[in-house]
Amino acid sequence: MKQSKVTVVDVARAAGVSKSTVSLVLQGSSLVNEATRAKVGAVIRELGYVYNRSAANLRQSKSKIVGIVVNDLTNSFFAELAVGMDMVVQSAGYIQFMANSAENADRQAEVIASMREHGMAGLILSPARGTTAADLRPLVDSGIPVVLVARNVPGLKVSSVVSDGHAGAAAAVRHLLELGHRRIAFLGGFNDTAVFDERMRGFRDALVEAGLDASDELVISSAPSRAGGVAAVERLLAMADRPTAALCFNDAVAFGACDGLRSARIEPGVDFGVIGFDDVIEAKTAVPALTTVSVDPQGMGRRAAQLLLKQINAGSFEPEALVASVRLVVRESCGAAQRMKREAVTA
Amino acid sequence: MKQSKVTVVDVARAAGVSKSTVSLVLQGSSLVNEATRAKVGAVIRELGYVYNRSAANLRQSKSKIVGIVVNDLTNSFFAELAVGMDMVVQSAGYIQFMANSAENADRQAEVIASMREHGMAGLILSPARGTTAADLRPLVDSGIPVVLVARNVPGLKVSSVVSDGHAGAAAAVRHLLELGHRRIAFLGGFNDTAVFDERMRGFRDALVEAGLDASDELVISSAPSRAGGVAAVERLLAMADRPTAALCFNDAVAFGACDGLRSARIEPGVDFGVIGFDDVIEAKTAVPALTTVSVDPQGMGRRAAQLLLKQINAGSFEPEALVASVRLVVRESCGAAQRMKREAVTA
DNA sequence: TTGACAGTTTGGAACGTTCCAATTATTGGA
DNA sequence: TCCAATAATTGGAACGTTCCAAACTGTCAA
Repeated sequence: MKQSKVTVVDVARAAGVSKSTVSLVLQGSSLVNEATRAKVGAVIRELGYVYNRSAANLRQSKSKIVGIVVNDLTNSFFAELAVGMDMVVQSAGYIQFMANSAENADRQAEVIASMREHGMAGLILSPARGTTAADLRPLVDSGIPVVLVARNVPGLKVSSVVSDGHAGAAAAVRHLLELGHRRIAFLGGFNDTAVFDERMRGFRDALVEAGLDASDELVISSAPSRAGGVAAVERLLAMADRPTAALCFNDAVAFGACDGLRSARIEPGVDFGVIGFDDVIEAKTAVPALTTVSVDPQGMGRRAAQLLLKQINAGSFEPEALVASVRLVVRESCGAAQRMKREAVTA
Repeated sequence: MKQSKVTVVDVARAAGVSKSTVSLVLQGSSLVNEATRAKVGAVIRELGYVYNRSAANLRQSKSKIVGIVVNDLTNSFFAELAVGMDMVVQSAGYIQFMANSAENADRQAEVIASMREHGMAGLILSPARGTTAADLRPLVDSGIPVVLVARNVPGLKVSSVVSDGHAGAAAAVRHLLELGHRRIAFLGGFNDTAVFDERMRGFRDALVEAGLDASDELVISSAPSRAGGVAAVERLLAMADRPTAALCFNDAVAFGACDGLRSARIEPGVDFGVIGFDDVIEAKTAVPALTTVSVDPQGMGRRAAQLLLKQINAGSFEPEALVASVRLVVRESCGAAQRMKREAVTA
C-alpha cells in the first residue's frame, strides 16, 4: 500500500527529462522523439503514475465530465435512458456524475450545484416533478449546455429530447378503434405533468376525430405505477357505461391494469383491450405480451448525450428540440391476436 | 450568457478583503468577523460565484467524489442497489461518478481508470462477470478504499457486502418441503458465477438435510433473465420424473418460469410451486404475487456506501465482509395460500 | 506609556498540470 | 565553415484554491 502520489515531476526526474516533455508525451504530441516517448512511457508504467485530470482542468478549464440527473432510476424506463447516455458519454471519453433526484426538486438542485462546483462541462437532466424554469436559469445563463430529456420544463429555452406522446397516443387509440372498440378510457398518470397532458390530448384528439365520446369521465388519473394501474382500473370497472378498452399512461400502469382486470376475472387481451406506453423490457415477455407505444428510451438517451456533446464541443450553440418518433408495437394485450383467431374461424 | 468565471480573487476585490478572508468565509471558519462574513456572502451571491472544488482538491488532495460502477443498470435489482448508494453518498455531501459496465470487464477497467484520474476518494463496485483480482489490484494497492457489492471477486482482499444466498436458498427449499413438495428443481442462472454457486449449494444442502434427491439433473442453468426462465422451465417440463416445484436463481427467472408454465396450461402457485430470489419491486404486484427471498438491494447499497465512507474517513482500515441477511417472503407463487384454502375446506 | 493578548486579516507559497517563449541539438545547403 | 531551417527539449508563469506564518487592530492591566 504505497500512498504517495507520483506526479509528472517524479516521472520527469526518473526518466531524465523535463516535466514539459512528460506532459507532451501524455498528450501524445508528435513533437517528441520516439525514443524519449518510449522511455517516458516505461517510467510511467513502472512508477504507477496516474494522471491528475483536475490539475489539468485547472489550467485549461475544459473538463471531460458531464452531469446526468434522473428523476427515478428505479423506473426501468429511466434506467434505460441512463444506460443509453452512459454508452455514448463513455465512448466519447467522458465520464459522468450521475445522480437520482427521486422526484425531489430540492435534492435535484443540490446535486446540480455540487456537480457544478466539481466542474461539469454539461448536464443532461430528466427533471423531477415540480422543476421550474427558475431552478435552472442560473446554470443555463452561465453558458453550460443543458439538455432536458423525457420531460420538458415550460418557459426554459434549452435543448430537449422528448418523445412524441401525442402521435403515439393517437396511434394507439386508432388501433383500438380498428379492433372495434367504441368506448375507450385513458388510465393512470398524474394529470399535472406535461407528459400526461400530451398523451391525453393525443387520446382525446383521436376519439374526437372518430366522432366518439372523449368526455372527462373517461380519463382516470392515478400514480404512474403498477399500484396506480390497479387502482385506476378498479374505478373504471365501477363505471356505469363500462369501456371495453383502455390506453394507459405508461407500461407500469398497464401492468397494474392487467392485474386488476384479472382479479375481477376479466382476461386482458381477450375480454378487454389494454395498451401501454414506453415499451419497457418486460412488455415483451409479460403474459399477455403488452401492446404498447415504443419510445426506445435507450435511443433517446443516446440522442440526448450526442446532442449535449455536440454543444459542448461547439463553443456556442442554439437550443435544439428533438422529438423522438414513436411506434405502436402490437402484441397480445390489445386483443388483436384474439381477433385474428376469431376471423380465421368465421372465414 | 456571461462566460467569465468568477474566482475567489474577484470576490475578494469586490468585497474589499483579501482572498484568504474569502477562503475562510467559504469554509465557515469562526475566525472571521460577522460583518465581514455577511459582506462577503452578499458579494458571492451578487457575482454568482461558484466554488471550484477541483482547485481546492489540488491543494488539499481529499476529494468528495466516490465512484460507483454497476454491472447492469437495466436490471432493477442493481438499479435499486445504485439508488441505495446514491442516497447515502448524497446525504454525506459527496457526489458520485456512476457508470454501467454492461457486464464488460474491459469497459469496467476503462471507467475505473478514468474515475481514478478524476480523483475519486473510493469505489463501490458491483463487478462485471469475469472480473479478476488482477484487474483491481493496482487500485487496491494504491490505498483507495474499495467495496465490492452483490458479487465477490475471489482472491481479492477488499471489503464486500453480499447477501446470504446459501441461507436464503435453504430457507426457500425448506418452505417448499413444508408445503409437501418432494421433488424440487433449481432453475436458471449461469453456473460459473459465485452467486449461482452459493444459492445452488443452499438448495442442495437443504434437500440433502431432508434426505431427498439433490442430483445434477435437478439443476437447470440458463441466462439469469426472464427469457432464460422460460427456457429453463421448458426443459424442466420435458423431464421424465417431473418436479412439482422450483427455486429460481432470481426473480427474473421466476417470472419467466411462470410465463413458461402458463403457456403449458400449468398455473403457477396452484399446480406448481415457484420461488424467486431478490424480491424486485414487481414481485409484490405480479400475478401471482411472487414468493421470493428478499435481499433488500437498496439496503445493501446503503450499507455498502456507509462502509465505503467510513473507510474513506478513517485514514487506514481493515477489509470488512458484510453479509446481508435475507428473508423468505411468502406470497402466492409457492402455493402456500392455496394450501391454506384447501386446509380450510377439509377442516 | 508599554506590553500582552485576543480577535481579525493578509501575503505568498504550494498543489499538479499546460502552454508559451526560449533554448539547444541536428541537419543540410551554400 | 557558417547559416538557416528543422527537430526536440525546457524553464517558468499560470490556473483557483488552501494554509501557514506574520501582521494588524483594539483593549486592558501594569
